[in-house]
Amino acid sequence: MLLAAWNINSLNVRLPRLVGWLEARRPDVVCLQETKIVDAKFPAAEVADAGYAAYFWGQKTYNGVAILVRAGLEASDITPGMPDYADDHKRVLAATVAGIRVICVYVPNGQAVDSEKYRYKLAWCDAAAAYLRDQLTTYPEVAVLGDFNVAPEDRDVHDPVLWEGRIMCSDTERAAFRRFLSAGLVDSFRLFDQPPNTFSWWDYRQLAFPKNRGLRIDHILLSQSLAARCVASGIDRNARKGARPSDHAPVLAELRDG
DNA sequence: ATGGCAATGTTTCATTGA
Repeated sequence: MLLAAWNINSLNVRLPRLVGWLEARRPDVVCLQETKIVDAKFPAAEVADAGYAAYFWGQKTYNGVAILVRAGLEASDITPGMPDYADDHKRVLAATVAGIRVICVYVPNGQAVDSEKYRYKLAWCDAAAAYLRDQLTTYPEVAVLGDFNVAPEDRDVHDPVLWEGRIMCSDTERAAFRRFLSAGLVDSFRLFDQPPNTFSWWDYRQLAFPKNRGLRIDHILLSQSLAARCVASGIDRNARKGARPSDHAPVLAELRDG
């Protein structure tokens, strides 16, 4: 089973790129963030033509999440949002697929350390940690996929000195990320040796992508049960190339049959 | 030290992202 997460930064703009990628890679489950599209306008027919059922929870302009499930797989128990956290932003969507509780997350950006949006990010992460702990007690197999807006360690940052203490790299955000792990999750990317300087996001400006000045902020976290089944993980840098890319590349994790 | 790019709707700028 191939799992993927991709911050698509406008599904409307990126639909042709997404469809081409789905047809090339044939992942089983794809979690999308920043779809920026209301449910009534979600391109479900185009996604179905590519061979995927779509479950989505969107809004205009900002945020919006979706889970795509390859035809032939069943999805059930679709759950938008976090039950105990009221949020105007559509950032969480869960579904059960092939016995796996798949949770698509779009963690707030936080804008700048100590800003109002930063405080919202930290409060949101507290709620998410509680939600994930609850999901891990309810479901034996949990995968949390998405844009976490946190680079967990200095090796996930192209220039750790430049980024030290800044948004996505601050100690407080990294501690919040570690609380997701201590809830009972494993960063699938680090289950294997990886090439140095592997990132999932690059700024659109200043030739950041060709210079590989990026951060690894998109992650696939697996419960212990699923980590034991994980045989490969990585980031599809090629999907960031070409005209009108998302600023994020898809992250992937492959599980053997359980 | 700052902005630099891209998407969106409030559209020919302001806001947000990361």
